[in-house]
Amino acid sequence: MPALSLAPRALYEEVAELLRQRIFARELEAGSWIDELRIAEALGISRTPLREALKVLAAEGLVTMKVRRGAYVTEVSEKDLRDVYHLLALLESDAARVVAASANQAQMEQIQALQKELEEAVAYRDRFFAINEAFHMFLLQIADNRWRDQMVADLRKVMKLNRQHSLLKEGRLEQSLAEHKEIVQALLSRQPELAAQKMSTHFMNGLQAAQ
Amino acid sequence: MPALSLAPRALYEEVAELLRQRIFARELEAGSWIDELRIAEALGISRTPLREALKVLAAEGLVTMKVRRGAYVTEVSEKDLRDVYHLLALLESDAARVVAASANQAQMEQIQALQKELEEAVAYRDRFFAINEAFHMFLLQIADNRWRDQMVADLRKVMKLNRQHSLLKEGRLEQSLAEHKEIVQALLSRQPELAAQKMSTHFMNGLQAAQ
DNA sequence: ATTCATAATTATTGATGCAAAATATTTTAA
DNA sequence: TTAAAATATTTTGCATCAATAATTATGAAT
Repeated sequence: MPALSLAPRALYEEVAELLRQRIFARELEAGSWIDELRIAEALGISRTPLREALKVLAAEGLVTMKVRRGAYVTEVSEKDLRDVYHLLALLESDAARVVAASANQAQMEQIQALQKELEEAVAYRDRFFAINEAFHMFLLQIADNRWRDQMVADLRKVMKLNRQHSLLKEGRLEQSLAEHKEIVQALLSRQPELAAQKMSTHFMNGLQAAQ
Repeated sequence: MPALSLAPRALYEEVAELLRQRIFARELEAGSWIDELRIAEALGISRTPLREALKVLAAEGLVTMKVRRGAYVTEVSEKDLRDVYHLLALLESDAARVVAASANQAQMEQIQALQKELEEAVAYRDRFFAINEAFHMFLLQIADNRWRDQMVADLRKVMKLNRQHSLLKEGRLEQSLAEHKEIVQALLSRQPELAAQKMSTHFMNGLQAAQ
């Protein structure tokens, strides 16, 4: 009995994604032990793909493996959160620098379009979330460095582990939008250093709101 | 029959380390398919820990998993190499910035001691390799960001995938030593931006020598 | 009553087996 | 002779089974 839809992805990937969701949703609490047997039974799968999924999540930093003691949901301390934001600021501001210097006209127009969409979504939190993510991902895509993409993706997952996500704070959405506007301006006017600086500030403010 | 020494580490970690060595040693060629059955048999282990090890290596970027087609040794293109060096420059120069600003006196003296060791090891390539690595790792340790440590470690593994390691080039060892001297000077005189810039240059020159 | 040792239970880790999917090979038809 | 289809082989991916290690509980001794 296939408890999960048989997608083109392998089962362990499917399971990894499901566990991510559960971790982000706090159904699996930070620091808590992950009961392989119980979860495998609940999902109607064997422990083999589950274990492979846990190895993937461990590499992403979402869970921590302890020898002969199984997997635990990673606890993110205040310092961890600062460190992660610091790195995101570093990597994404560098990406912004590259984009300001090298994006073509069509890409610049796409950036502008995304910015407009973001402005219109400011009243709908979930939609704002999605477009915000799309904006950052699009910049990374233009900057074209698959190793950075992977690192940023992993760091963003850890960032999401934090209970109070910055965009949930009162007024942060509007502030974030204003910062995006400045970033986009710097990008469109092709000022690499300014774009990098604005992006860095964007993350530092996000950190402030998150803790 | 345990074909491998039973270390405190789990078998899959042991296997992952062994595969890393084989990949770095070109015994497993870039782009080639990794034969699970053959390797498991050769090591005298089952496929289960081997498959878990491959998942770990995939997360590190050393191997690439293709659905229903198994694991392949990652091919590192010229662009990949540039991208990886770019990120290492970014991350380690940031670490240098932090160190210049925040290292204590004892740590500064340790840096100086490592620099002296490096100078004395310039005639012995392998020893130079080791101390060079120790120097960079020590800076990261002082900068104290475990997420960056993980990322740098992974990137360095990918860097090692490249056939012509920069330090193997004629004269690069001496040039590297000179650059280290400048980095250390900037660190000891507590000039964060200069230290970051010198570190960045160090990696850019390393890239030049590597390709 | 408390502590140490031993036994029992529980959970992780590794091995084996089986089914599905993909690739390679062979055969047949045009 | 070549191309397409069918078959056979190889290999991945998942499940089940066995063994090892660790923790907890129980009992005895001081």
